[in-house]
Amino acid sequence: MKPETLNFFVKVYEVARLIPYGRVTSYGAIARYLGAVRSARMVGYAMNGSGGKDVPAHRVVNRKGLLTGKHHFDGTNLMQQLLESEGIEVIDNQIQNFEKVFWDPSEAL
DNA sequence: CTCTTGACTGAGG
DNA sequence: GCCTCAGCCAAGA
Repeated sequence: MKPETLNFFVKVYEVARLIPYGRVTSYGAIARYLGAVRSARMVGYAMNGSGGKDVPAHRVVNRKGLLTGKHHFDGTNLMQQLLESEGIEVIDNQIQNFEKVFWDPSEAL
């Protein structure tokens, strides 16, 4: 694995930790913020190794606000419960009022 | 080395 | 708004 790749993974974790309570963002938004627009999938892949770390992976969803990565959590509805406990309404794997809870890393600068 | 598999996205119909 | 297709790129078989 190349050093740049490791650096990329680390950055993904750092950005994920910056997500405010009760807010969410998308894989693409993080990728764009890191200058890797074409590597949104790698962001998701990186989250795959976020277990055991202080990374709120449940706050990262795809661009539609869909909880596509819920299967990577322990239970089938753990991710949804975590989001709801933060005041985010989730119905059938779909975040409600997605535009309102969406947090763009680029805007946080 | 080649082929498959995705926690993705944007464009086109 | 939904569906399909095509880029994308790292990891594993």
